[in-house]
Amino acid sequence: MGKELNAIPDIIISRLPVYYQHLKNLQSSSKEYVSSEELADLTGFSSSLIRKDLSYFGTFGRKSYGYDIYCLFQQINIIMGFNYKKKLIIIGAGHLGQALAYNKGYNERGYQLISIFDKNPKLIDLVINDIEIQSVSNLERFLENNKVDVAALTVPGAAAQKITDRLVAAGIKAIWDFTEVPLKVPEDIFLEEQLINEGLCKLSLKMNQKRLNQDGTTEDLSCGQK
Amino acid sequence: MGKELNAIPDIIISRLPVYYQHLKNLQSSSKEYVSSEELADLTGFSSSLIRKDLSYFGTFGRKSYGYDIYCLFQQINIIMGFNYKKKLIIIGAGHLGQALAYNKGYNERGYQLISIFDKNPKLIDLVINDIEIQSVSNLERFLENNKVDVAALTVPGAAAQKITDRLVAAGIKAIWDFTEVPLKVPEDIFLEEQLINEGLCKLSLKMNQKRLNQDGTTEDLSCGQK
DNA sequence: TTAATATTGTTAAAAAAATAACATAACCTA
DNA sequence: TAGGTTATGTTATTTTTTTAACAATATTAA
Ligand SMILES: NC(=O)c1ccc[n+]([C@@H]2O[C@H](COP(=O)([O-])OP(=O)(O)OC[C@H]3O[C@@H](n4cnc5c(N)ncnc54)[C@H](O)[C@@H]3O)[C@@H](O)[C@H]2O)c1
Ligand SMILES: NC(=O)c1ccc[n+]([C@@H]2O[C@H](COP(=O)([O-])OP(=O)(O)OC[C@H]3O[C@@H](n4cnc5c(N)ncnc54)[C@H](O)[C@@H]3O)[C@@H](O)[C@H]2O)c1
Repeated sequence: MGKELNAIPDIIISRLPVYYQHLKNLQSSSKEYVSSEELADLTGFSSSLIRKDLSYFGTFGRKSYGYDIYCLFQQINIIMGFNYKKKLIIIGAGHLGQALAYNKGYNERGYQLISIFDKNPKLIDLVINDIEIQSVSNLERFLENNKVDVAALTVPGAAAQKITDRLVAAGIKAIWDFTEVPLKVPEDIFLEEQLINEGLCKLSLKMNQKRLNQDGTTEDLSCGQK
Repeated sequence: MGKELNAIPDIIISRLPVYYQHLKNLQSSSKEYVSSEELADLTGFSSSLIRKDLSYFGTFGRKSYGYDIYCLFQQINIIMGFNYKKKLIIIGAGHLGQALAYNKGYNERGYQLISIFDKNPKLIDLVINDIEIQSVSNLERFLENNKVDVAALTVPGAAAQKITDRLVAAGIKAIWDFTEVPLKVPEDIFLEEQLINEGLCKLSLKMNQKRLNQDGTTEDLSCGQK
């Protein structure tokens, strides 16, 4: 696809949801302004880094006050495109798919969940959080009649690539993938792998590191080959 | 807490789950070896970076063949501590908590889910995927009698800090947090925020960037202040 | 057995990211 | 209005990360 000229560095993108979350929380405090130093305490990033990140997008702060919380929150919303309305569907109404149907995070980010699809006849026509589950055989027809921006994929791994191919053929441009299989998509499709178990991996690694440091031992990392 | 001497750089840690996932998938292929070039195709990281990452831990490759898939997978398992057994509980048996009870990713990473807690009387004693939901009032007693390594937090945001304080007081050292509120924990507690909606944020931002690039317009990023 | 090929592990160079430093400006107090 | 304080935005510096290059070595084919 090739990076766009004014592409925001990935490393900054990865911090934006963190700023978003804390600014959202600060809304409900009585404070009106927040300094880069306070944001540093909250986020764990250095105040210098925070000022640098924000200055990438513009000049939002006020000398000797800090940043207007409401105002900065609005800016971050605009930068992330949350002010644009986007339609979402979920494919796979199993345990995770159903949980996502109750996710409260859509509206504030500009998303609207408009349908859920499954292939299990027992689930079809079931209503989950006001959304009716429909047969995945309707998928193509539905996509023809409805402008859908993002499809969340919560089918079993074995079905993931086939569904993906159908979604792409039907014109979907962005996929939010929860299956733990690597998907192949054309270059112009946005694919976000949502690795739910990533936190568990990191916790295991950190606990392991701590154990190794306490024991003072080193793992035997050899595998029989010279 | 302070970094340990032989702390693995965060940037490498963040790529380990990706290597893990692809090597796991490669297990079920007929191939025995994989080259850094092939891994680059799969992961999107450069082959040079992959060789560098792996060489941080040891010498696993075989010249002119590449890496023994099974063997490298085992190494990554050891590095991530998946060979150590860990016990997991879930607090909050709502939509997300119940979905996590069906997560198939625990065993392969060395985790065993041993209990689920909720405060809703209607849920207590319900059996989800062979695990009985118990009252959160039993939490302290349970933790006294069972060595629990990680607690997954899937209660509403408003309850999150209180439950966290109870968990910490009861001796839990690692928390896998799904609530979208910033938690305060002592420095020696490992806290992993699992931002489920992160993918949605990134997709929104990317679609927004694409739109801006196509329009050629720039957002008005000002907020009334000079 | 020799030459051609493949692919690692490592070193050197380049690029990106983070930190530190500070000039500047706004605010506050007296 | 002067002097002290606060906190930004930006520049300079340092550190980290990535890429590129390649020597070393195992494998394969001739
Ligand atoms: N449950 C979790 O906590 C969890 C965690 C991490 C990853 N995941 C991944 O998310 C996916 C779903 O997990 P789950 O626990 O909800 O599984 P699940 O089995 O409960 O749900 C899968 C659903 O997909 C439906 N389905 C199957 N094939 C389909 C098709 N071709 N078209 C439409 N629907 C189809 C099934 O009928 C079922 O309802 C899996 O890939 C899993 O690896 C789940
Ligand atoms: N559902 C999603 O897709 C999703 C996505 C992102 C984040 N989250 C977050 O995960 C959390 C749970 O979401 P959910 O959709 O499962 O909500 P939910 O309301 O379905 O479940 C919450 C559960 O926690 C229980 N609970 C409340 N207070 C408790 C306490 N003090 N002790 C023990 N249990 C308690 C409730 O009885 C309920 O069963 C929320 O913080 C939410 O923001 C959910």
